Amino acid sequence: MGIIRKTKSVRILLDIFEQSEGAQSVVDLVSKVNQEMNKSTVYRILDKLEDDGTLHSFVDKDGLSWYARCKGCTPKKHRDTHPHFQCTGCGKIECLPHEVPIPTIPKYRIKSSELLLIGLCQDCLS
Amino acid sequence: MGIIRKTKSVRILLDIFEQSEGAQSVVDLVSKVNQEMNKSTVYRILDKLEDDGTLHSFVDKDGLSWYARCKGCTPKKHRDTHPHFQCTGCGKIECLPHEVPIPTIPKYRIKSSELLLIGLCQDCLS
DNA sequence: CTGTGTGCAAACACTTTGCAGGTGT
DNA sequence: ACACCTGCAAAGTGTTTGCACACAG
Repeated sequence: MGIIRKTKSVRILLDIFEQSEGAQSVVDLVSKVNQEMNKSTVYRILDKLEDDGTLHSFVDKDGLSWYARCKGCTPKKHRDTHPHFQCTGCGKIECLPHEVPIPTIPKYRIKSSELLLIGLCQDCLS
Repeated sequence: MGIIRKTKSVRILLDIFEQSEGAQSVVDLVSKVNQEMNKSTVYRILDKLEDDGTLHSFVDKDGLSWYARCKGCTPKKHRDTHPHFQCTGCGKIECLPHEVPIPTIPKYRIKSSELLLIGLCQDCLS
């Protein structure tokens, strides 16, 4: 828990999310900021920003971690039910606006869901 | 590609899938059969059985690989659109019977989808 | 016999951790 | 001042690969 200090490293990472629409893979982030901070720092800050409700994380089809800005997430309710789209051409992932209805299962308690759509984006279809 | 030979190792792995309903994590499989075969062999066989259409694979919320028996998958169409349910109590994953409608996105081509539901199963709710 | 399959060890890729020292409030 | 943050190096974990040998068809 604890409050997040607005350190230089935190600001750099938040700026990246501000300046780009899509989700960011941790691997890309680490190499993108490797001049400015250590990879451990990246992992630790992302973790805190997720606790904080500023970001949400998910795993792609290859098992890699991604983060994106939350639109309406709070520390109590992290995950939207919006799907993510991963392009097999360029590899990017986008948060989609759709709200996905979560199936109910008798006698089970569903807490969250992750819907990953895989295919080709508009650019890669050309 | 190529034909899968019915070796002893292949039979052992297929038996495990036959004798249990749920999905199997690769990590569990590796340790379950570590007397009978090497972990590389496990990875290689699972990979072929997926090409073959016998199994389908997916990634869980922690980025770990899981495999399950396909019911109606072929080498051309691997992935059903059925969701998987992961229990945060006992960790098991089940294939759910529901067919999930895949959202369409204008100008995008969706090839497959993965819906992971996370929560507590009946046993872990008690 | 020939093409596959397998064991082993090493390499790989991503992530986490411990600790000493630095920084924000 | 004190709690928190960071860099570094090392270890942890899951997965892949190269190669020599073994086996199935």
